Amino acid sequence: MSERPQQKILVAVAWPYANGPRHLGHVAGFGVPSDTYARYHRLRGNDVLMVSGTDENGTPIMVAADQAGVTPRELADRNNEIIRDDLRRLGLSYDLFTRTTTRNHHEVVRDIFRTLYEQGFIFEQTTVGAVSAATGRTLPDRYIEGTCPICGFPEARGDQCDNCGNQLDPADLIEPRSKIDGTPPVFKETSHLFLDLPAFAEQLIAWISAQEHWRPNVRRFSLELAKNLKPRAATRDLDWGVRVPVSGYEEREDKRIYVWVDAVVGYLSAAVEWARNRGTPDAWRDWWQNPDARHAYFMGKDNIVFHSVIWPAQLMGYRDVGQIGAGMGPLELPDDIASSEYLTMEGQQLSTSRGVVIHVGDFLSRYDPDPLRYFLTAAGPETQDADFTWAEFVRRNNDELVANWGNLVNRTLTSAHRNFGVVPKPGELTDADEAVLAAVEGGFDTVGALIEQTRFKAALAETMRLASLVNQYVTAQAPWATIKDDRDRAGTVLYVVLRAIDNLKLLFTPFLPFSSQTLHELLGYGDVIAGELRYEKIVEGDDPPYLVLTGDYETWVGRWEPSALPAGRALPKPRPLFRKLDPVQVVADELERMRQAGGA
RNA sequence: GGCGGCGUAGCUCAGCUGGUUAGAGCAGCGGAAUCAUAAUCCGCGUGUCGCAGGUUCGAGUCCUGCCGCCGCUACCA
Repeated sequence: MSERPQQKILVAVAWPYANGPRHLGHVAGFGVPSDTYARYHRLRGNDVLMVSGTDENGTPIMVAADQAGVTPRELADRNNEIIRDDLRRLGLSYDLFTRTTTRNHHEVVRDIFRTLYEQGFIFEQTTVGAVSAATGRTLPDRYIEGTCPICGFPEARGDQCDNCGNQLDPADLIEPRSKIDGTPPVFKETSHLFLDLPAFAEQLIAWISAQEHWRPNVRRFSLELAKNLKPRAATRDLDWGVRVPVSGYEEREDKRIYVWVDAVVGYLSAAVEWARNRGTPDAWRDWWQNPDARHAYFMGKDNIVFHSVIWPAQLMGYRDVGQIGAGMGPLELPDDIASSEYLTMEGQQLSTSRGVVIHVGDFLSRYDPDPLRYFLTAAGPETQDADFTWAEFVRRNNDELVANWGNLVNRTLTSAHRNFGVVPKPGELTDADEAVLAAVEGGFDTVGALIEQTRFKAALAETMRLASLVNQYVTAQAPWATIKDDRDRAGTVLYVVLRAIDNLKLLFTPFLPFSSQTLHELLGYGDVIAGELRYEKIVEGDDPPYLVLTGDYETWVGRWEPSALPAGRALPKPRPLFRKLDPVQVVADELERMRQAGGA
């Protein structure tokens, strides 16, 4: 492994929308991959800043709040807590997981918006909008249904017909009605501020074209989008969200910044908040105004447009002109856009309303986080849609995680503990001993390179292959047989295997942090390589305090380099890293659970 | 409609810029071993690489058409 200078890495993770709890598809898409990436880079010695939070503005939050009979703020509070706790239990090691209702976020969004306006990238335009006759509230296009004027489909949405796929204008629908209360909407003139995306087209096309390391589908798709840009409304008629910092809009209760503008700004505002929370208010600039920093974004495929086109356009337009930019260098554009595909469930599209869904919290109330992380990495939607089935989850857990890696650890630790009680002192190493150690240590280069390329599935498979190699070595050396007449040789073999396991523990840490920490302790270490995450209470002026998710990563001691396990150290009593699951029982129980929830 | 993807062993999938007898894991069959959560190890695969053409000395890998499935189309990740 070659020495490399420390690098600033921004791990920007998609912001889960706070209109309800998140399900396995969400954490498969942005959560597990981003955390694997962040944990690897921390082990590697790089300076990682991993940020995200709940996205709490926008109409869907208001609609959900109305349905629940609470205020948007109450709904956001409730879901922020649920989502935050799910992510904590999954071990997603954010430096800061915050929310978009903070004063800081609003200020940063307003700075970006105001600057884009002053630079001439935002202009006013009058449009026709739908208003609910019943509530007087503005109805977004997709909350209006009616008969499609093109194909006659009776349940076309205002923005698009699901039957013929044509883009529609809600005013063209035959017999339009509100999806929320069924009443016919009234169409009224309203003025909005638009982001002039075409102004960035040339710059975007040149920039995207140069990103040859992007996954081909992301690059092709983004280029296509950049070639067909239209101005996009950046304000909405509603009273929940960030106030518009433009005179004529500022003082109005019914105008707010459109949620798509504010959500992506979260990557920046969260970095600013993180720096302020730790008492170094300018520290965020080391990532955001540093051309040598690397910015990696993680999201589901439906979010590509916001990360490869819209957010870069905002950054290009802002440069460093506004208040927080302070003339200290342009804000950095994304380097990597790691978008995942979709997870399906027992062969069906995930659907909360139809009960085809597993919420993260429910899953973690019955199963451990590492087996889920293992499954989502080994069999998740990294480059194509993937299906989650309970049978396959149990099989991967039992036949791969437990049988290969878990068993290697268990057979080694029990044998070493029973026969020696300590890490045995090795004699001279044979060629086979040296070879197996060299093979495993080679993983620091091969697995590391794959993770850096965001090829997590291949990286995990390579790590499992190395574990399998060690199993072969153990069987070939048969220390349980040699110990009968050559205790020293058996001790040497066990020492070699313990070292190999100590190496594998590190290779597995980005993927399986919980069991890696357990193994760390079972190998006699007293410190932490992957510890607990924690909450921190943030107080901002007179605003209500709120909790953010963070962790003390600087106290973690793991390093992405070969083990130096000391011989003679006492070994504690071993215990298994993973649980076997009963394939018949688990599958039957879980499918029954889905059936009761309304899933087919 | 536009853009894109997928269709490779029973199952889940690798196969980058075309090149030795097309691979892995799981399942199955046979054997070894018995330290280990009956976990491990060894051996065993005659697959029309969806179909039909084409380019090429040579195609799973490029081009065209067709069949089947799916996604995105500007935020339900």
